[in-house]
Amino acid sequence: MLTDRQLLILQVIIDDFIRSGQPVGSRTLSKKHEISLSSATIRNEMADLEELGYIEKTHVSSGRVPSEKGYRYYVDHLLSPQRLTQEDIQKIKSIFAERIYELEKVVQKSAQILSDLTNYTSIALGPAVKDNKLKRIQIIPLNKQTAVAIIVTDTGHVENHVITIPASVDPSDLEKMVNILNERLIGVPLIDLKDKIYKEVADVLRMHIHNYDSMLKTIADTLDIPQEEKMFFAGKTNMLNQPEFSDIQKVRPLMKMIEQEKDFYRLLRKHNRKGIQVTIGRENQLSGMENCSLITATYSIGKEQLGTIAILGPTRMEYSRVITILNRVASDLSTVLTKWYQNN
Amino acid sequence: MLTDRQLLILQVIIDDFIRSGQPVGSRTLSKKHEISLSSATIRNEMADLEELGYIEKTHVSSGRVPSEKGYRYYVDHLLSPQRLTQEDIQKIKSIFAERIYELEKVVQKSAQILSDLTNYTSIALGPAVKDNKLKRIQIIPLNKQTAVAIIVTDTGHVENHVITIPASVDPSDLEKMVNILNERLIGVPLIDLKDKIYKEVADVLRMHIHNYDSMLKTIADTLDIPQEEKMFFAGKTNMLNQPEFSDIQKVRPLMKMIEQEKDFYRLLRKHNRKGIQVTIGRENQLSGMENCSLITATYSIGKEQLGTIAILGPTRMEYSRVITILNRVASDLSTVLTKWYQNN
DNA sequence: GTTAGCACTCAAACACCCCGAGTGCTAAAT
DNA sequence: ATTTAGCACTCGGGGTGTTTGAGTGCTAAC
Repeated sequence: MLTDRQLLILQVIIDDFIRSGQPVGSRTLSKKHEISLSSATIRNEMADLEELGYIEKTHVSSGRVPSEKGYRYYVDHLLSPQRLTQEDIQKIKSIFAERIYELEKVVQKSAQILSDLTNYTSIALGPAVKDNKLKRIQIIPLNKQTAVAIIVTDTGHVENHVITIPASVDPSDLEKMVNILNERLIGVPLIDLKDKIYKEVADVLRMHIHNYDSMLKTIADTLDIPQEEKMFFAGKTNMLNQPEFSDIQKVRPLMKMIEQEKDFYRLLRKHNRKGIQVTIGRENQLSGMENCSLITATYSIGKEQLGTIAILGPTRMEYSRVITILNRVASDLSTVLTKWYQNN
Repeated sequence: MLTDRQLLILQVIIDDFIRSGQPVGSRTLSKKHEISLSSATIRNEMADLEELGYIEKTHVSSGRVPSEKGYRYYVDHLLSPQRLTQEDIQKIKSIFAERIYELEKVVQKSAQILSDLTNYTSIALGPAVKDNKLKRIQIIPLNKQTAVAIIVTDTGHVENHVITIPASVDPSDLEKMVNILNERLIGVPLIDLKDKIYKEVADVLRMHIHNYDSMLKTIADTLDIPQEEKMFFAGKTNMLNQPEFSDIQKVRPLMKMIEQEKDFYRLLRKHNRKGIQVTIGRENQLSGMENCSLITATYSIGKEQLGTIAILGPTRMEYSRVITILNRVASDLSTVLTKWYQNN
């Protein structure tokens, strides 16, 4: 177990390192007013902390730098609470300022504001479309062979798809079919649509529609909505401003990952616990992210958890501030979205 | 005027520099089999080329490097024609392989393939939605206060918008209004919609609909489609692989620009001449792009020019290859799109 | 238990030198 | 009149050596 003095020293080392990015030496620490010990004493304590694995040296005679274990302890036990400035709060409020009622746009705006506030990269995982419920199917012919199929969900989300219509299908049948689909499928979660069509609607269609089978697959494909939640990034290049990434060799794999996005999708899916979740460096188990930390929070409508907002930064990230901000944004987001969308 | 020999030397210098990225010296040149002159003679010629502004030295005793004027001359007069490999052609064909009938997706895929083929950043400017013609307006109520307004165009493009419905508006009136709008507005280019509503449809609405004025603005706003064409990027981080950008200081402003996208929108709008257009370094008049060149081509449906595809690379770009590829993609794109969309 | 003092280490900055690739110029060769 | 060989010169880059300063660990005294 760490003594109070060791905790104090550990905390001050990490705070200082997060601020300066430079290894922290014993003399620097002894001059801080929170600490009234000689540098020699501090050196002894630091040697112990190093032996316990909380801090490291970059070379034999350098100051100390937090290890991943050190950051982990810091995040779990040593965070000094932060207060947001009036300005910060104002910015967060601005997410909801223009009355954008489109859920995805609000989420996207949140990502934007988060990266503005923190100068890190921010990622927001939108609500899963597959859980939305069908509000309306519409098929609008463009010409003889093609039409646009449109699906509207109860949250106002719209999916659309250009389809080709077999020549054998009669336009009036098409209309009839759309009516049947709407009658039978409204209120069904999108993810269940395909199933339901084959199991319940196919029979009805067969009774009323000529050539129904040539259409069935087209329709079913149309309703095969992308399973993945939309992801919004903001401040993708902010990592380039971090001094630890001033070497282009080190950023390249990371930027590649950020550009491709898919790794982060998996990562965020794993971060689905309610509340703040922090993973540090190699805890992320991704080779480009050894020197990065990811902090996530979830937002919800009522009790139903909708999505995740996240900040990606260097392990030397301002954990306190970021956590405070994420908490605030997530809770405001949940409150507002609940108000807007709760009683459909 | 340049002599043939000077042209040869200029061409070989630029070809070599594009390949190697290293300043080219007289001895290197004299060893090339295209050139059978002593290094001393070449030095004299190079001194002249430098005086004329086509090449530069990086320092007093360095080899020569093409100047912007040199690249300009090279692009305008010295390009050696390239042949695409079977593999390249295959990749280009793959743009149209899955029968995606959505125009925007094809354009996006083109950008993807272009950056794959060249290892540079690629940008595609989609067709302007504002010129599409209205096919159908649909308003689908979500609950008492909100509804989704959907606009479908003749190209199968779908725009949607969540709107709030004033409490004073009757649902049946809403339906009636949508019918009127569809009757009057189908076939109208999106950009003229707003005008037309106020000038021609407003009167009709007043006659048939209660509280029509409280809806009019909502509707008009809905139809106020984003004027800007969609832009698709691919290979945003490819610039990081170019040796001339190995210094992070130099990439940062460029990456910022690429992330924000809007500067490129303006740039591409300017590049709207039919055929290949090349701007080199400071010709782009953007401070992050001193060391970049932009090559663009346009694609069309029939005679109607639709959009632009572009490659962004270092000034030391493989102009020949990129131009050949862009030409090919633009022409294939035009051919296929014309086939698919010509006779609606 | 704490501190002062000392010997020691290492990275970073700097000076220095040398090498090689390049130049321009001049005089001789073609 | 060109072309070329030869030579003196320049400069960047890489290597080496030195100094400086910020750090450490250890020991002995407080």
